[in-house]
Amino acid sequence: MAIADWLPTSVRAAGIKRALAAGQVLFRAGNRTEGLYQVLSGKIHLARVDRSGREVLLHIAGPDETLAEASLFSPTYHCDAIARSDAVVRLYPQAALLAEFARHPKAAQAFMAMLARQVMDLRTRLEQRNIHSARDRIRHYLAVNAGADGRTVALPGTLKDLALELGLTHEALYRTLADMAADGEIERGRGTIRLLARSI
Amino acid sequence: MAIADWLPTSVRAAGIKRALAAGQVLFRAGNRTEGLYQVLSGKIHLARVDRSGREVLLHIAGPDETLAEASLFSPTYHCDAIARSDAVVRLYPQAALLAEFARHPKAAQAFMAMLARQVMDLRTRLEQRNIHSARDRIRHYLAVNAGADGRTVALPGTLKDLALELGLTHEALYRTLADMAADGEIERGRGTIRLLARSI
DNA sequence: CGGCGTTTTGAGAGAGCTCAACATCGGTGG
DNA sequence: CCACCGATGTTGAGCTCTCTCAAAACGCCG
Repeated sequence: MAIADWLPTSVRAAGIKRALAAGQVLFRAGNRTEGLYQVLSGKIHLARVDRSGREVLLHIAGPDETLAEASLFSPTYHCDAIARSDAVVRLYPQAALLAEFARHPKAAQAFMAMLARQVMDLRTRLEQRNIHSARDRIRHYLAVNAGADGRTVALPGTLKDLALELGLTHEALYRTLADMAADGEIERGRGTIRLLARSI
Repeated sequence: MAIADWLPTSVRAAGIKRALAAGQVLFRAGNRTEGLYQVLSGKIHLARVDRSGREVLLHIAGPDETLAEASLFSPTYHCDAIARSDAVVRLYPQAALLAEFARHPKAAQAFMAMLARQVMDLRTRLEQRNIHSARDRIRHYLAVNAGADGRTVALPGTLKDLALELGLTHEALYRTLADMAADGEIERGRGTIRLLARSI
């Protein structure tokens, strides 16, 4: 899913790095599209401003994510992008990408594959949010993200980050994890969780 | 986002219709990929079976949705697809699609654009689920889905369907909508909701 | 008219959120 | 080497909000 996986080096070299201060605007809805951005560090808020002037948050893009994919195929951006912390992004010009796709179907396919995978992942995460119980939601996450052995899950970041991804408060996550460990359902190592017994 | 928007008629004609009875398996993880499916009617569950034999739901695909997009670029399916009601699907063979993409960059771009739009929509819906208050979640939905005038929202289906999409029980949705109408924040017509005042 | 699904309202309980305090760990500088 | 500091991790208690279960009104269609 990393950008290096599908972007040919020729295009990657054409990327333009840009540093943003917290609060700085990357683009506004209606601006002419320049291309695809990749977030290198920091957080970029994608938002729309509604009639009453309130900001409606659409997405928060973090390191390694791309943003404005859809804008690649549109003449203007459809939302605002604002740095919510100091951030660094890289711009891949629209023309270079589209030309690359037209010339090399393999590149196009790789891009499609990445988008398709993102769609799957997002749908899975959305499905997860339909689970109300904290415990079951964690179970779902562990089952979906289990490694090759089907029992060990590597945690990508801190538990706080995980709580955010799961849509739980970090307190609820800590508590439930502790309960599950006490019940012998999981075993916690540093950076990993191992599923032990089947429950129910 | 409908399939007709990006699929050339030549390929669309090559689609193979298939009827499924409730409970019938469309494909299993590990099967060789045949192509991209479009759901015409009914509901298809995409799920994975975890180590302890429990089914982990990844997504429920309804009418007009496509499924197994990522499998287009993979030799085997990575999850099970099972009809959870009587259903009809249409299969677009992998080879035909990929050949079309290689031959006509425009078709490939249209497909990418559709995927990119789906990614955006899904990210927006995921962001919405981070809002805990029912009222604020509804506000977010209304703001995001407001029509051209920025104040009128057309409801796609029943309120029950909307409740499902919002991740609320239908009771909670009804109640909150009634409260918002009583407070003069919205006005309800049949099939539409109109935003009235700005609130706090 | 009768049946089915949607819409609506009621009451109660439970689960996670909020606020709060504290422990722990890793890095930083005196 | 140790004190300090910030962020992460952990536990406690209370409360609000939504979910759950229940029942009834409404609208649509045969």
